[in-house]
Amino acid sequence: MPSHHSARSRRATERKGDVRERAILDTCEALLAQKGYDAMTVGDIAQGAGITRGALYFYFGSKQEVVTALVARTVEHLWERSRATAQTDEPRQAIAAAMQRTVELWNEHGLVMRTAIDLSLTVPEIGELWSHTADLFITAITAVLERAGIQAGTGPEQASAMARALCWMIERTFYHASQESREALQKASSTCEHIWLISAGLIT
Amino acid sequence: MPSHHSARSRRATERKGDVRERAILDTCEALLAQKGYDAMTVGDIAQGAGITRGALYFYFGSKQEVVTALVARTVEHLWERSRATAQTDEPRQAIAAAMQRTVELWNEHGLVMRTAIDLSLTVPEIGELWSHTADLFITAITAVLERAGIQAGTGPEQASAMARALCWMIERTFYHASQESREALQKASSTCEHIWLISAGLIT
DNA sequence: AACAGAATCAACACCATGTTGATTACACTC
DNA sequence: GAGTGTAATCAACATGGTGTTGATTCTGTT
Repeated sequence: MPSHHSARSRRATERKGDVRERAILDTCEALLAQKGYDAMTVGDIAQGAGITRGALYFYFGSKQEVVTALVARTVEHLWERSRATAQTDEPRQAIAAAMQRTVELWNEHGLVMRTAIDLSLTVPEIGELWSHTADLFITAITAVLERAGIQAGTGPEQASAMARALCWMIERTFYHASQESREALQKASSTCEHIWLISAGLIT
Repeated sequence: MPSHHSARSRRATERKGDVRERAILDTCEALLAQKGYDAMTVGDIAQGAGITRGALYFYFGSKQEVVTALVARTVEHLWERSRATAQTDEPRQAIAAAMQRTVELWNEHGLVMRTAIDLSLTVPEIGELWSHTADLFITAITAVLERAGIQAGTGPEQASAMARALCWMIERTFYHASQESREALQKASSTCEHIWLISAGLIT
C-alpha cells in the first residue's frame, strides 16, 4: 500500500512520477478502447507506458486501482463541467442545455464512462464514484421538473422518482448510442429530450 | 469442442449428463448470487455440483459458456412468458399488463438478468441473447405507442426511437431497483408506468 | 561527498484457467 | 452375460496473468 496519493499535493517542479502516472492512465485509456478491460493486461499497460510491470506496481496497487484512477480523473471533468453550467430559470432552456452538455460529455469521454458503468458492480470504488455522479444528475433533473410544475416529493409519481428514471433512461440510451456513432448519439439526445419535455408537462 | 449441444434433442430416458448439466447451472446461479461472477471460480462451480473441474469441462468449454447457458435458460423463460401474454387492444391495459409482467420477471430472475446485462459487453454470445430480448420488448412498446396515437416511423421523436429509450429506462431502473428490494421494484414500476403513459399521451 | 527517498526491474510465488490421456461406468447388441 | 462403443470421470500438467520481494540505480539536498 503505497502512500503516494496522500501527500501528492503541490510541488514546485513536477515530479517524474507524476509524468509516469499520467502516461499510465493515458495508456490505460487507449488500451481500454483497443481491447477492453478483461483482455487488457497489466503487462500491456506497463509496456505502453514504457516501464516494466514492477514499476507500475510502484504507482498503483492493482489493475483495478489503475482503472479506478482513470475513472476518477474523468469523473472530475464531469463535475467541473456540471458546476460551470449556469442554472437557467426557464425549464425548456435548462433541459436543452443539459442535453447538449451531456452529448458533449459522452462524445469526449464515452469510453471511460461506459467502462465505469460496466465495472460499477465489481469494483466498489468505481460504483461509489459513478453513483455519486448519477446523484448529481438526478438532483439537477429533479430541480427542473419541480420548476416545471411537477409535484415535489418522493412518491413513485413525483419529481424525485421520475428524475431517477429519466436519469437512467439517459444513461442507458447514451451508453448504447455512444457505441454506434456521433449521429446516433445526437439522435438519441433528441429522443431523450423529447421524453423529458413531455414528462415535465412542457409539451403535449 | 464437444458436440453435445448439436444432437441433444429427444431421448426416452433422461441422460445422466442432463442431470449434471442442470446441477451445474443451478450451482452457478447460486454462486452468482453469493459471490458474483469474478469471484466465482470454475472449481467452486464443480465442487457445488459434486464433480471435479475436469468433469465440468466435459460439459462446458469454459466458464463463460456455463454462464451463457444459464442466461440462455433464463431468457427462454422470458420469451415464453412474452408469447403467453395476450395482446390487449386498449393501450392503458396493455401498459399495465406489461409492467406487471416485468415486475414478476425481475422478481424471479433479477439476478441472472443483471448478470446478463453486465456481461453483455465482454461475452458476445450473451450480448446477442440480451439484445435480441430487448428487441422483443422494444417492438412491443412501439406497437403500444402507435396504437395510442404516436406517429409511426424511425425519426428521433417517433414511436420506434421513443420505445427504445423507454425500454432502456425500464431496464436500468429495474436493474437498480431489483438490487434493493421487492418494494423498490414495485415503486420503480409505478414510476416507469407513469412516464410511459405520459409519453404515449394517455395522461396529462 | 554522502545520504535519503524516489524510481526501477528481474525473479519469484501463487492461483485460476483450460488441456490431455488414461480410466471407469453405462447401455446396447449378439 | 461377454463384448463393444460411447458417455462420463478425474488426476496431472501446461499456460498465463497477478501481485510481491529484495536488490539496484537514479536524483535531489545539505
